[in-house]
Amino acid sequence: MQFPPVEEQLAIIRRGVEKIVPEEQLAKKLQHSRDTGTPLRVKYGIDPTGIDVHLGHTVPLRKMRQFQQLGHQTVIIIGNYTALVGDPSGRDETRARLTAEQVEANAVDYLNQVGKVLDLSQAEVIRNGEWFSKMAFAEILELCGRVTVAQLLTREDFAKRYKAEQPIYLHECLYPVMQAWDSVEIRSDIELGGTEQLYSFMLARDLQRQQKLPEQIGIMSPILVGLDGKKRMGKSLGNYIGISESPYEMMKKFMQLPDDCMRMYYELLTDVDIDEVNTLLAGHPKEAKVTLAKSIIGEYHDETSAEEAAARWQREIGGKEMQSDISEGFLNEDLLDENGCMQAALLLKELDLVPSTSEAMRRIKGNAAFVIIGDEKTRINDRSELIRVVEGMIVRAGKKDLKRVKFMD
RNA sequence: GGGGGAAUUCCUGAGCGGUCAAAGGGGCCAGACUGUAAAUCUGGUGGCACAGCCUUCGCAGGUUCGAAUCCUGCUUCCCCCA
Repeated sequence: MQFPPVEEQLAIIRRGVEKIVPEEQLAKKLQHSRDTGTPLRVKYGIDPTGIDVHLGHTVPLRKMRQFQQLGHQTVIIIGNYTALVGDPSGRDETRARLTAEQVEANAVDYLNQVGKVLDLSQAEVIRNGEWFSKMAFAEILELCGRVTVAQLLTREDFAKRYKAEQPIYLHECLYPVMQAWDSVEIRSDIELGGTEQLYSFMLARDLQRQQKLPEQIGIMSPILVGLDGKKRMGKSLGNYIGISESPYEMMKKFMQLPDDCMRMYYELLTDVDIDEVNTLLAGHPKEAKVTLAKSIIGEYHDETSAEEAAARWQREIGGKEMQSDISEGFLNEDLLDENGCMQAALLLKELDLVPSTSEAMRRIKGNAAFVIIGDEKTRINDRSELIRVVEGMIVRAGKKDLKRVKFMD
């Protein structure tokens, strides 16, 4: 196996990485690997808790792919056993317990999604139940005997909780130990993850050393912020772009991204050359955003659909044209009075444009509600206004909330 | 095991027995402006058959003409001591 020169590899590896510990050993590892023609074993672990893979997850996954492209061996750990514990990182609720079947189904589902980023045929996929399920209590104790509470408390989230007098459960303490042990089992050279993984990564080094194995190097990516531009991208926060979403959906979301986040997105989610990124960011922010969106959409779909999505966005949202994908709102014709009319507030609610009539009234009061027939746009001024309802007319309850009326059969 | 404290509408956090659908802040929503960015300004933020009515203040009872506010029991959580 012939690897590229170390410097060349480093340049690729360092991109969009926040921290490498210990930094100086990385070059040595790469050099050794190159000299001996041995690929490095690069580990990335996840818990199969039912994940809808979004761009935040792709940050380490893309890094994995880069390692693959450099000729190294990627190892994906499916934490089917760790899933039973639940990662304490920033969690304020205990995860619901999953059955073994659910975990397995999740794992399969997850791998399908990961396949869009990584070449799975070139990766090892290992479930950590393989070793943990066989571990005897005595061995577990032995393992725990190597970690001190003081060490655990160096972990930032535990430290914070401890200081804030928040509870830290014993089983949560085991989580990093298990994760670290995975590294021993698979003899990892490098582990990828977010910055919040620092403690586990270091613990893995301790354990590896104690097992007389080479110590892994932790490569940590920054946390990708979500569409709100502040918090980390996550499903529960509703600020994410899923990699399975349609090109147009992605496009719409990308354009909502705050300008400040573009550099980060470029760096972490694309391969666009940094110099070029600088040029783009120096230009009109909107153009830079469109380019960014196209680049990423192209990765998960294809360039043509990315172009189409961008063009459509420009036409329908950036421009003045009416949106073409207004979804249908089904209406029960029986609700109309003898003149085919209906109270405005009720109409909005029945079309599912708003969750309640109260909300409908708020929108109307806030000048957000319109009825559109053909090119004619009429504002609804009062909640009790009687609207003559015709099939095919468009009802609007806000910029993003439009429905085309369709009667139910 | 003992002692102390807390549970309020999405979060935080006020809340004299009546004038409390419940202050303030955050978040969020809508409108103006715009590049569906940011900033700013305005309005809103339980539900409904909406000038009125109904359901909310951990749970269950009780005292009162009247309770988020008082009493009893329960549940949960936190802290301290051992």
